[in-house]
Amino acid sequence: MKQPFEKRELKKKSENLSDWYTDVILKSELADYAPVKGCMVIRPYGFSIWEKVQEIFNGLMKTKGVQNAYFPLFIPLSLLEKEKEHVQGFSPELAIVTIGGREKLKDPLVVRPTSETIIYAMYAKWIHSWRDLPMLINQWNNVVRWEKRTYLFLRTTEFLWQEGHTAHETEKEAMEMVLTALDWYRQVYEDYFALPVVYGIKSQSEKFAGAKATYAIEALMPDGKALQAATSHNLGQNFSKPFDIHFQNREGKEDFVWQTSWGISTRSLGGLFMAHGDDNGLILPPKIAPIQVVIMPIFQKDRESVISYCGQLKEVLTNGGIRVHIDNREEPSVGRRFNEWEIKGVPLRFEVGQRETTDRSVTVARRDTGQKVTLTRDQMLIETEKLLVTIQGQLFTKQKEFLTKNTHDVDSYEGFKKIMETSRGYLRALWCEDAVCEAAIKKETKASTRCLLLETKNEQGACIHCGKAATHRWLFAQAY
RNA sequence: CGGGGUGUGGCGCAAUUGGCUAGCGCGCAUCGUUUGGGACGAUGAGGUUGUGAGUUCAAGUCUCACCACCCCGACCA
Repeated sequence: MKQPFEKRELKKKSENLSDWYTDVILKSELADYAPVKGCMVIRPYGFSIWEKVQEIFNGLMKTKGVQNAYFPLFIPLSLLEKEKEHVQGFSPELAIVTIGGREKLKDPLVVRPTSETIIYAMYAKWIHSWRDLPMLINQWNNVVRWEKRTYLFLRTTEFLWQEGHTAHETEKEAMEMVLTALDWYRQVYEDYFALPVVYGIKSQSEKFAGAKATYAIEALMPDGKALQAATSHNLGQNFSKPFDIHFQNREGKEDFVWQTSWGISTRSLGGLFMAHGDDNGLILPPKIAPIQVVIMPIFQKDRESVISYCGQLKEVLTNGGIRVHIDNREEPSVGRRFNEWEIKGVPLRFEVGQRETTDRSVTVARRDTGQKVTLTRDQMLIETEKLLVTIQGQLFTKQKEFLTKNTHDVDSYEGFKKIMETSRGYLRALWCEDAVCEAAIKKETKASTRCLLLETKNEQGACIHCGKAATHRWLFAQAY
């Protein structure tokens, strides 16, 4: 379909992804820069999407009995230092409070970069018996990581997330939890965000500081860079030992609990916004869109009948479970209002003027394709439901095709470098699993290991970089 | 944190070799006429030029520091 106008006020996604990304987030009123370095304000439109994520994820967690709770923002530095690898990993990006109420603190307080330590200090107090297990707790909160270079949603100094923390009797049970959480994240991305993901295990150098193993899901962005979309960690007994979280097992013996932690942050929204969308603005998948249908009265002589007809349409849709907004502003004029809602990515626009009011019909325009159809009032609800499902499906399919097209098996380092210099994307290559080699590849090509896909089979061959023996094909990409 | 760039009403821009009351378009407000893809008229509000010092009779314009943003790098699961 023709796009009759170019968005005058919006930079083009087709020309410069990062300019477009920043521009569209500000202009669609998802977020704004805050008067604090590296921080942003999530505005109501953006926050309503985050609330959707919370609703979805709370539903998923409930299936396994995970409960929400809240732990303090401050963590005594001494507590954080109990797990050596953990504090080392996080120390470069900590914000630390050294003064409180004008007095210098004896034990400085860390503004949490993640809450393992403070939560596990409590677990040690609460867990005594196998009957106390599993302990399945989640919190929705903010964390602070002092990043040098920030980017709206994708990397901000303070961000919102959920962090799930579980303790189990056995490693097997913990491992099941790790994979369950990972699959929940996959569902959020694939079923709601319409973003296909890959998932697997992180290399030693990329894993969470203090974890035994980290699993992650990764999404591919339009510029061929990969976004670490969510992570799930098998903590083993790495924390339960220093934090002394022990219990009497079913045989009456003392043991330390097996733990997991997992999180998805507001970064995920950045991926959502960046992946979909075009030169005209955002395109929100219907299942995550705060507004699925915007009804746009077009005023002529008989305003009252148009407005009242729009109200009737809204009622039918709302009763059908569809999220609707009526834009009955008189200003600005129609074209401008159309454009506003396009930038905001609302999946469907209902145009209702004198014609529709008289005919008892509605003209429906799709945000993703620009196509318009006319529906009668009687078929409206069912057809709208169908359209929303179709749009959701087509957005996913489009992303899936992009993912497939940009995933390459490579067997020569020359070929590897060439792809990284052009289209980027995912590269599946044999790697010796030596961290030195991994670092060299990153330095030379910007590609780092993203993960070892869970379904990857053994394969004998030579490392793409050093030629030493390799047994698995790892997934490489430039990371966001 | 290093290299480069930018900074003038909300946005985009202008302002001669340092010189007079810092202009213009869009947007915004009020009223009226309008409304099927970015309406029109009238009236009006809004800046002391990112911040702070300095040089000068005189600074948007020159100097220094700082800040913010953008690009590149380092860093960052």
